[in-house]
Amino acid sequence: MTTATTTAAELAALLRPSILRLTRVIRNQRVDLSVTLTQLSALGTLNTRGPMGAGELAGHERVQPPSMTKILGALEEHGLVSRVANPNDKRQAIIAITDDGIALLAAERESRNEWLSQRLAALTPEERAALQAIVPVFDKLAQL
Amino acid sequence: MTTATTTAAELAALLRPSILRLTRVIRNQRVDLSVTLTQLSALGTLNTRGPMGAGELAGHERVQPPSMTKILGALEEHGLVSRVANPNDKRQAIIAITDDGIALLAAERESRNEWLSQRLAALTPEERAALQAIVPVFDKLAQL
DNA sequence: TATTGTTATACTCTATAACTATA
DNA sequence: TATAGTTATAGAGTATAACAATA
Repeated sequence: MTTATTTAAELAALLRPSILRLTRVIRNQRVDLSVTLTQLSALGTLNTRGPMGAGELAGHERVQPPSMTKILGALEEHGLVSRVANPNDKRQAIIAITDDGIALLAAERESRNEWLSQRLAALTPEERAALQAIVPVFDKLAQL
Repeated sequence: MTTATTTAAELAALLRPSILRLTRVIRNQRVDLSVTLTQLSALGTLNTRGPMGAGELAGHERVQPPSMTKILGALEEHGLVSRVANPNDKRQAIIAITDDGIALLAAERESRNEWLSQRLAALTPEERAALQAIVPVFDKLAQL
């Protein structure tokens, strides 16, 4: 048991580089070059949480609104999302994933996730369980 | 127990956006604007693993050699690392952390990690234990 | 006036390709 | 020729500041 001896500061110092390096490796696994990891993440959120405004989506993805403008522009260009004018508020358009977007997400699970899935499959059941358990903790940490 | 029902592909699809969002949040917590998160990570590796060549450090950090050139240029400019010519191989310089670099890392643990440390301190002991357990799993995953 | 989103701009991060110097 | 590293270039990722349109 080394748990008790690790302070929050020490854990932070360990965790940050570790996450940084893994993110680099994941980002480089680009099978389909048409959609970037950042765009894919936003698309996935639209799929999971349903249609919403650009600002709300930016909040979920933890990016600033101008960044989301750029992400959505790329997704719309590829026909993966559509904007429907909100009749109640003309400033806002409601953004929804399209059928093509849904199809792309499904294809991603088979092709683009392949690398990570293979790595995950090579882990022990305990390690996979640890990864699964970490997702809600990360989401809690990312809550500003 | 939902562990058994989650496939590797589903776990991958959950994990990637989660890591991505947390990285965004961490990256934005820049108290000391002189050194970036990327540079700090490389500096920490030099501190932990000792002096080494640029290529080897790039391998540890999972970046390509040209990226490391840039990172090291910034660190050297701030006097945080020094290069000593390798007498056995004039192509290579051995890079080591300086006293200033060590001091900066120490200061970081108190100031720049503060945000993350506070978040970590707000977690339950179980959640912190989960984070600590995840570091080696991430490192294993990042092994190409 | 406050809010939603965009445009303009700039900096960080990172890669690939081409190159230099040494082995 | 092979290796270690750098330079040149470019694209992805993201932010802040300023703006436009609407509420």
